[in-house]
Amino acid sequence: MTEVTDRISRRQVDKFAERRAQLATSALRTLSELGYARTSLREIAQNSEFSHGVLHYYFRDKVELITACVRQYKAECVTRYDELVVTATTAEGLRKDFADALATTCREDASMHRLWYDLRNQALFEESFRKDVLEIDQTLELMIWRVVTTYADLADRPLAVTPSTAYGLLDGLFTQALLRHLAGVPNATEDLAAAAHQTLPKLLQR
Amino acid sequence: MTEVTDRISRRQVDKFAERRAQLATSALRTLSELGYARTSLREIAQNSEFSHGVLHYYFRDKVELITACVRQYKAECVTRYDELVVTATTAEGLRKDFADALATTCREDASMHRLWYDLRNQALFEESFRKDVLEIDQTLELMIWRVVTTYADLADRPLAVTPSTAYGLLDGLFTQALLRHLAGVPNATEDLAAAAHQTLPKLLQR
DNA sequence: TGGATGTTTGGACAGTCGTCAAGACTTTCT
DNA sequence: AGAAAGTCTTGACGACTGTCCAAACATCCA
Repeated sequence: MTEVTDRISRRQVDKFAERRAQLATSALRTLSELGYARTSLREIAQNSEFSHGVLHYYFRDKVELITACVRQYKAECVTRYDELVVTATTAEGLRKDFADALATTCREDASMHRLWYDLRNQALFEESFRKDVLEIDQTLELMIWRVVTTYADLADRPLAVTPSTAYGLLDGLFTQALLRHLAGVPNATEDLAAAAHQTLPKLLQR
Repeated sequence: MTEVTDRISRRQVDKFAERRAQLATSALRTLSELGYARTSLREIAQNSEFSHGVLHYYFRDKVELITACVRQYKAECVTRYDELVVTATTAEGLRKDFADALATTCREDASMHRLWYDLRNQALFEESFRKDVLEIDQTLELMIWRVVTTYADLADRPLAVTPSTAYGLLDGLFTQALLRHLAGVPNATEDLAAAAHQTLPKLLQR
C-alpha cells in the first residue's frame, strides 16, 4: 500500500519537477533576451506554451522561479570545460584550447552569460538571491581551478595564485569581452582568446 | 541686448544644469541602494526634496535621467587613483598603496560600485545605455593604465599586457571581492588587497 | 506694480506588474 | 463508469509604473 502510493506520488513529483524544469527553461530563454529588470511573469508565460497563471501553480512567487532558473543554469554550465581537461595532453595544447573555448563561449552563449552576470548583480542588491549565486560562483571557481591545476601539472610548474584569484582574473577578462562583443566591437572574442592565452602562464610560478 | 539675454539665458541654463545635477545625485543615491530594476522615478523623487513631476521637467524620460546619472558618476570616479600615481616614488610603495586603495574603495564605496556594475550590465541588454557605458569603461581602463604604467616605470621593467587586459584582470578581482564583501564573507576586501598586490608584478615582463 | 517667464506641485491617465481564486479540463484510481 | 486528484485557463484585484498636464507658485524684468 505504502509502496503504491509512494510510487504514485514519486511519479507525480517527477512530473511536477519536469514541468518546473520546462518552465524554468522557458524563463531562462526570456530572461536572457530581456534581462532581469525587463522580464515579467506574463512575458515568460507568453514565451512558453502555457498561460501566466500556471507559473503560480509551479512556483510560489517570482523569486522562487528566478531561483529555479539560476539553479538550472548552473547545472548546464559548470562542466563546460571539463572535456578540455580530461583530453588535454600538453600544457600548450590545453592553454590554446581553453583560450579558444572561452572565446567560442563568449561568442555563441553571449545571451546566457549576460543573464548570469545580471543575476549575479541582482545578488548585490537582493539578499534572497545571494545564497544560490554564491554557490554557483563557487562551482564556477572550481571549474576554472580544474583547468588551471591541470595546466600547471602538464607544465610541471607550481601555481602562484589561489583558486579565487585565478577565477577572478579570468572572469574579468570574460566580462569585458562579453560587453565589447555585444556592443559590436570587432575582434572582441579574438582578443579574449589572446588575453586568456597570455594570462594562463602568469598564474604559474616562475 | 543680446549680451544681456545671453547672460540671462546662460544663467538660466546654469541653474537648469545645476538642478539636473542635483536631481541626478539624488537618483544616484537611490539607485545605489535599490539597483536599477527596483528603482522608480517616484522613489527617486521621494529621496530628493522635490515631487515626482519635476523629474520630467528636467529630463525627457527615464533613460535620459539614468544616462545623466551615469555621466555624473563617471566624473567623480575616474580620478580615484590619480593621487596615488603622482605621489608614488617606488614600485613597491605604489604596489602596496594601490592594492590597499582598491580594498578601501571596495569597502567604503560598495553601494556605488554595485550600481556601476548594474548599469554596465544593463548595457548588455539595452542598446541605449551602451555608448555611455563603453565611454566610462574606456576611461576606467585608462585610469588603471596610468597606475600600471607608472608601476612599470618605477620598477624599470616593461609591461607584458595590453591596457584592456590589465583593466579586465583587475576589474575581475574587484567584482569578485565586491560580491563577497556585500555577502558578508569575512576578509573579502583584505583578500582583494592581497590578490591585487600579487597580480601587479605579473603584468610585467620577467 | 504688473505681466511674463520659469519652476514646482499633485493629480490623472493608461498600462503593466505580481498574485490569487473560481472554474474548466485532464488524468488517475477504484 | 464515476469519483477524486491533479493541471491549466481565465479574469480579476490592488498596487505600482512612466508619462503628461493644468494649475499654483516663484522669480524676473519693464
